Amino acid sequence: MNPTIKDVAKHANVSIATVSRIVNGLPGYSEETKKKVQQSIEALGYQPNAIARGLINKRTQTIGVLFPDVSGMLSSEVLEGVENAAHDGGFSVIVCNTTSSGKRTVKYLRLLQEKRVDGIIFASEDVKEEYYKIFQEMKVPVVLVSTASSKYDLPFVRVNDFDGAFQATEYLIQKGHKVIGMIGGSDEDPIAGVPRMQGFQKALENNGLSFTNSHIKKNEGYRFQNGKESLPLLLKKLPDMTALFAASDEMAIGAMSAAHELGIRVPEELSIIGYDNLKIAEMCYPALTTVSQPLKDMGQTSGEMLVSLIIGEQQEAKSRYMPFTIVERQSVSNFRDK
Amino acid sequence: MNPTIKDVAKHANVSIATVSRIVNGLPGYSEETKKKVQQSIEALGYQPNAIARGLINKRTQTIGVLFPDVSGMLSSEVLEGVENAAHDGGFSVIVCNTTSSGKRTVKYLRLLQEKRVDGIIFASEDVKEEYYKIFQEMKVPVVLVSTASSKYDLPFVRVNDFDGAFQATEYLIQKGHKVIGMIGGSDEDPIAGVPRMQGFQKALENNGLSFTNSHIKKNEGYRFQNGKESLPLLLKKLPDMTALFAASDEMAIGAMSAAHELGIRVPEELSIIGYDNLKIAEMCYPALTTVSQPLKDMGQTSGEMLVSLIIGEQQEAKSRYMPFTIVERQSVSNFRDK
DNA sequence: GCGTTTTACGTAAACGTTTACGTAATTCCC
DNA sequence: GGGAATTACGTAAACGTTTACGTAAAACGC
Repeated sequence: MNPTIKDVAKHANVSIATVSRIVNGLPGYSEETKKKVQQSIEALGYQPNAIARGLINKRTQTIGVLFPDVSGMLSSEVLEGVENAAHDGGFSVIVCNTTSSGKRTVKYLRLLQEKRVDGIIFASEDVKEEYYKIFQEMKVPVVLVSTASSKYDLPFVRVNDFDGAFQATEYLIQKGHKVIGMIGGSDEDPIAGVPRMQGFQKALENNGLSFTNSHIKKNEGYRFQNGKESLPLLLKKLPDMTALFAASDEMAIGAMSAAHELGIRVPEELSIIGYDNLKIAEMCYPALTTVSQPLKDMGQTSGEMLVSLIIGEQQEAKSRYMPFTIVERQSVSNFRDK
Repeated sequence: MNPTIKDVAKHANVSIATVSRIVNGLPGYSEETKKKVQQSIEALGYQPNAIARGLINKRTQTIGVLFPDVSGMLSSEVLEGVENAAHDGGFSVIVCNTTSSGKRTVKYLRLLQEKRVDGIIFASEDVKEEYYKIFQEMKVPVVLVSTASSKYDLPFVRVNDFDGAFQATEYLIQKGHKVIGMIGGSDEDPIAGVPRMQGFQKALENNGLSFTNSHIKKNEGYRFQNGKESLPLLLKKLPDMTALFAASDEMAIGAMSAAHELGIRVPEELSIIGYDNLKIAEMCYPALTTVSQPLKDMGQTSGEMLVSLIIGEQQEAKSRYMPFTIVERQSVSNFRDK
């Protein structure tokens, strides 16, 4: 259907080897034949077949990216970075939406294996043994983004969640707050759950502030609804709370929404700091002060890391902790005794 | 490296043809050899090579999706739907972030052509002649989502923007509003720009309300900042405006933010209706009343349409207008004379 | 001007499948 | 029980490339 290298060769009266060499910029032909062949390519509209290339080169110039939730705002930004880096490195990216399901994840990994992708980016989830085994079978580089693995030695790109939570809490303390609550994740979540709660606790303790179980409302998810439902519950246990650290922006905004409904003014009566710095953080009112994860950058960096592992620039990738910053907007105020 | 069909054949003492038949569920072997071969497959951990398959079948089981902005909230939701449909149909999806650049778009199309994708989904942008030529060269089905083309005959999946805008405006009118402004897109945008402004105008005229150029503030983009900057300008020209239709949720929320800063209460003093029903629409405060586009559904539908075109279930796809609804939240109130 | 190196190609194998075709053995029909 | 139809395979070509190897001609060195 499409013209092949053979058609070009015939049209230009040379061998397919010569055409191949010219197409790939290898040496071994005169300037004259090069022109002739290029004209034939132009005339026939020849496009090399990446499939055939892949078969012989054992390189598909394609990577796979697995997200628990492609349409999540966190994933989308990371994806943009990954795609950008991949494209710059000459790779295409296949997206996989695992919906946090182990079965689906395995199915996708098998698919990526059959498709012979050259590498994998695994985002925002814990690496189960099952997954790791497939990684090993596949013998392609893998880099984790926005997650890490304690059990397995896989390079990651992420921010230090403990530090982020610690700093966020310190920030509230510096603003004069004494009674600070947290809307957190789950004890079962080693990525965004535990470390953020530990960072929070540590900051309180370091500053001689009280910390009890009542200071944290845990949640299974990190969504708007989780935050919205958590605020009233947290306020019940911690009525004189003046500041709140939420383990995600969505939860922070959910809490903000609940506060509005309860007639609690933000930040005058309740200061709120989030975590992530999603696009919505600057769109809500009051604009959300939050711990900024450089999501697009993280995607970009993990993408670059992966391609450099694939093309063999480096043998072992060095994991990277990305810098976070606290971006100050309007949801946190100084605490003043009334 | 990985075991091939040959290894399996040798291990099971049969020919590669037999292995192939068994793997693909074709007839032509005894129950006995089937078991034997399956054991060999298991023992060696054989995975068929999709690249080699693609070469001979001329099918890669892969589609390409082009977005102007992958990380946009609109794109992400559409992408989720597309990915879901594709996966159900046995296809993988390669994402491409065109950043609305013609050059990049062409580069991506060429890449998808070389990679021999089986079909293309083209989202949210106008189809330029250049693109259409490549579509034709590629000889693969294309479906448009969240866009359409007047010049070229390509199947699309979208909502009727004129109607959506018309209904949104009617809704405000039913609420008793007489002076209604709009924050719109650009006259150069035939997709989301012109029809939404026309729908707005038509609704006003149908109801005997005044419409002038001052009723619409046009914008190059549809982002938060566009909305935020537009509100003051619009208010200057239309000081007694009591309701506002924004051509996107982001702009609506931008306007809401500006209103907060100007001390204008929403919805008591200014009602706002958006367009899209992004996830943020229910997260802002007050929650945004908006025209809901079934984004995920649109993605899903376009994905299904594309696979059915690829596998030849249908020859010609019928374009589909998806139903929109107005989801009522808290940003619109009844107008009461003061 | 003769041997040696270099240049400019062409030939053919290889990548891992699918599948048309061939063939021997089995089953079937009467 | 003998010919026809069926079953259960195997052989080899094909898909569109890349690339190792071979070779004739040209260029070079002295």
